[in-house]
Amino acid sequence: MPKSKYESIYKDLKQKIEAEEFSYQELLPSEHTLVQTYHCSRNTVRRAIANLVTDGYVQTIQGKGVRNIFRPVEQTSYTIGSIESFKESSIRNRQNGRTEVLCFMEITADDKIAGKTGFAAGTELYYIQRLHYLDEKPLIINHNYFLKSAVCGLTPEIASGSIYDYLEHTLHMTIVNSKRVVTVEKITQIDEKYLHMDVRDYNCMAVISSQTYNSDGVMFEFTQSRHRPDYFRFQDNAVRRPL
Amino acid sequence: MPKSKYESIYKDLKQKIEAEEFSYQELLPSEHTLVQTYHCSRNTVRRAIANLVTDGYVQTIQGKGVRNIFRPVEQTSYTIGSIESFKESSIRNRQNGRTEVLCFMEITADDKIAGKTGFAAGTELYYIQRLHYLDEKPLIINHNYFLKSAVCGLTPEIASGSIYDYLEHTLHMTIVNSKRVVTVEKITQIDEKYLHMDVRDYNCMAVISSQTYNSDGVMFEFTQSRHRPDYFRFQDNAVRRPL
DNA sequence: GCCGATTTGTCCGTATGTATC
DNA sequence: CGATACATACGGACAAATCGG
Repeated sequence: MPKSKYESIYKDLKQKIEAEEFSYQELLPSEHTLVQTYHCSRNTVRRAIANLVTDGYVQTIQGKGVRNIFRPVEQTSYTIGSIESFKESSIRNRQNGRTEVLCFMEITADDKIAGKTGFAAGTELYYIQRLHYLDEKPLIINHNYFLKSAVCGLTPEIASGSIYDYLEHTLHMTIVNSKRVVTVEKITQIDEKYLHMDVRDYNCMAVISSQTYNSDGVMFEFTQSRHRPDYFRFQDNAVRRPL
Repeated sequence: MPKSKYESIYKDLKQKIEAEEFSYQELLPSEHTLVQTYHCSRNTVRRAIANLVTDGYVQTIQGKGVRNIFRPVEQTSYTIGSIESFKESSIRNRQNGRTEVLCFMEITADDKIAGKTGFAAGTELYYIQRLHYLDEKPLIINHNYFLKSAVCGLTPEIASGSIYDYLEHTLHMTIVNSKRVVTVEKITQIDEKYLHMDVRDYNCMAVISSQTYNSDGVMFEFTQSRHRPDYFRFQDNAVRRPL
């Protein structure tokens, strides 16, 4: 399955940068050179570079070149970056993940749930509570709300593995984007119980609330992800746009 | 000062979406139509649309069109999004901002500071502690480290206003991107004192650590921003890329 | 199921502007 | 000043997905 040309150039450059073939602050080969290297048009290499810019890997400087600003991160705690399933991030964080389903039910959104999740009242949903372990330590509690009409056939068995795997590979759904909000909230009794936490130690949780859309443009998921604060790390690269 | 053509199209569409001229889930005019509306090439409108996609305002669907997925947010707490100064975000959040400089000094980075900030050891820096008030309530403590060679002429007077204003309009520096990490950390005595917090209430802080680069590709700032958890909200839109 | 019209996605070549050195 | 490098913009070609007849 050959992806698009700019994607493969993007990946190739990304991999070279991660392998530190360019030192920090070094200039990459010029666009003109890359055009010859990859046998493509200038637009195509520019597109690949644009993706590296949004990743925070490089910076383009007009008149000078493209500068490498990538720095390898020390993975002390569980790092969250782009959209990925718990399974994917555990692998990326080089740790053993395991998931326990605490609750699996079908519900209809009432006004309260509608206000919280963004689904319309009356919508049929799956509500799932899951506990995620990393190296046998319970770190995250997820409260998932899935649109039943978009995610039909979900079972507790699937939920104990990777739901995204099922969505992408069995239902052939394409996940496109996710609007996320990070907040800090008081710890609940459920958090305390399942994550073995002591309020005298931490009395807060890091919470990621997200609304996720598929390629049909429908929001099919709302999730509240509650993380142990001592293992939480959320990464981001912001690009300044002109006023 | 007319910016580029795609920028003005982007802004125009963005403003129309925010003004809810398109309802949620409605399709925008086709690229072909927009080309005629704005008298430009297809690439140019596509570029404007691409920016709206990264903002999470719209979703493009091949064969169908561009769907509006923007939803106005309820501004209950202080929301952080793209790169902006405290002054800018206070205005956006429609509140009165005020800044108090707690500490202003020139230092040389030792190994400990170098490890924390990412500046090389031996680098000359400004270290500034600032307290940010919103509507006369102290909400944020900032620990700024600025590269002295890039940010010369900084004074406590400037720091009590907007440092970014000074950098952009007086030094004519262009801020490009910012690598940020959100974590949750234990409250310190400084936090407790200046933010009038009670550990029996919240014993944690929301912390944003950021490394910011200018258009020369040099990292000129490291900042640790400590927020009262009950007024903290960090927004993000993530776009899923093919594996 | 097929076909054609519409719409977005990818890619190319070229021209011109602007910043750096 | 000229050479190099990135930024913007245009126009065209073809592919891929969607939808209606």
